[in-house]
Amino acid sequence: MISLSPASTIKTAVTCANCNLDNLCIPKGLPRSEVGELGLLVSRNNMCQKGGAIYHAGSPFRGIIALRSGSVKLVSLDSEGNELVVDFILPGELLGFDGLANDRHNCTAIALETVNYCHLPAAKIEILATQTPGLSHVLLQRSCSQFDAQVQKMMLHRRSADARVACFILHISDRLKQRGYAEMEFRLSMSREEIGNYLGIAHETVSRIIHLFQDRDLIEIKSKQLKIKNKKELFDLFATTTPNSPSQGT
Amino acid sequence: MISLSPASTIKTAVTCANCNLDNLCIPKGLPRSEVGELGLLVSRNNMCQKGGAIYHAGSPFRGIIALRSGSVKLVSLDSEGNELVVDFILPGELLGFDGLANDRHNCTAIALETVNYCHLPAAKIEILATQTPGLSHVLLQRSCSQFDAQVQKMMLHRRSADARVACFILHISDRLKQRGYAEMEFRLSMSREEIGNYLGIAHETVSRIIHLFQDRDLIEIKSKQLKIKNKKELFDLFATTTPNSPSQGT
DNA sequence: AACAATTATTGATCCAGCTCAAGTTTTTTA
DNA sequence: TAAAAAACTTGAGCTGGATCAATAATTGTT
Repeated sequence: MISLSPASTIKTAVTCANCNLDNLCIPKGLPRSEVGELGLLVSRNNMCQKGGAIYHAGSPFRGIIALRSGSVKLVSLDSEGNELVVDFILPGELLGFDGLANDRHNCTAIALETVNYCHLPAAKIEILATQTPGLSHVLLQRSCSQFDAQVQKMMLHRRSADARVACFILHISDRLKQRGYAEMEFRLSMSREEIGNYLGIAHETVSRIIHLFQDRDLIEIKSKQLKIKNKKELFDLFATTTPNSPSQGT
Repeated sequence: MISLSPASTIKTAVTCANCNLDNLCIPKGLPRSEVGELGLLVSRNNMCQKGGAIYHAGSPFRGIIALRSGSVKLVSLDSEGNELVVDFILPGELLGFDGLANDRHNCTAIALETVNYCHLPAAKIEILATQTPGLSHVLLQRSCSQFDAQVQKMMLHRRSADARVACFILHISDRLKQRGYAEMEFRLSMSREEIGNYLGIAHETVSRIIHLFQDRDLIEIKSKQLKIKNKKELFDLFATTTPNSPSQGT
């Protein structure tokens, strides 16, 4: 528990308007004028320990979450209690949309390491929508982006295990880059098991492929620390036509 | 081309307020008072022939579509031009959300038979959102439902081919029922190829499983005409624990 | 620092479903 | 209504990746 620096009493407290994630988080695409208003309603500096849940599947929708630091896995449970890793959320990204459809979460959000997050309460969203019409649109866009991401994931499921792992590495790299982190060297905060679950392959296969990539000098892996050594070839591998014959449709 | 009954000149023209799909389409969950307003902005009675595209991937987002009759497949194309069937849309359901994230469609919507649809123009959505705050929320809910549906689809990808086909049949049945159609006997408007593509299995496998189900007296199939004879057993098949060992997580 | 628990690696075997192939039926077009 | 095209069925063999198994490396705990 961090009990230092009570942000609320400091004059230059972080708000949406001056947050370093302001053009990635909710405000991205939101008119400057509306960011201030948003800032007043967001609850900041919430914490969750590694392994803890930010929200549980089945619990009522409490609002949209913006990750400030740390990463999260979004999991769904089937009838037998098997976990499906739906997505990984990185700092600066939003989560919670799985609760909007029927005011109850379909997924559980679990911290992969200690996370710090902001929280836009559900009750305020609709109220806010009237005053700041841009917000509705931004939220709608974000929620649709989630859909798009899932479509991309489906596309990936037609490719070989190699291609999936290559794509996964490149995708994480890309997202980190966008958020100002190193794109060629980073820590995978999720386990092989979680990666495999997410990609739809066995964790043994993930391990094998990661080491195959290392043998081919495409990456360097030491436990969870990853270094990309040949981005182009990784990309080629991902783009290579491994699946069934290319059927040209009209 | 149907040139009879110019609806606009008939006094009792169909609007959202008196449409027979009113509690399935956009108005579902929308306050009665706002339905009237919506009705004024929707373009009705648009047609698209079998095989035609309602919109193309890459084209600018023009609005949300509500299917009145006929069904549609939503496809995405990978870099090599291979088709991925993302979803099937049935009468009374909405489509177009794949265009909201960045004002350009990510998917192509193709009519599986002649379709009739309503169209809520993009330009009007944001304007309308200010006047009828409920609309934003409804749209947000719908778009998130799409996300949920994709998560369900991902779950399905961990199951055996049999379970996927069983689930597919039950899912279509359920959606048709909700819309007032017969739930135990209906026409599959999509080809085996499209079903297989959607489910991530070869079309030969779809065919084999459908006939296996018929041999077991679970269904009766004649070309595209399907009759469910044993819903319970189909459901059990879908719910049966085929995948990897049940790991109980904390 | 030593122990325990979790997570990762690596090998060997096996099978669900893919691919290829060759008819058959249904649908479309002329 | 017949011919052509498209969609569907059914068989046979092959393989990518799952599963099982046994060790090794991390990570967390006392």
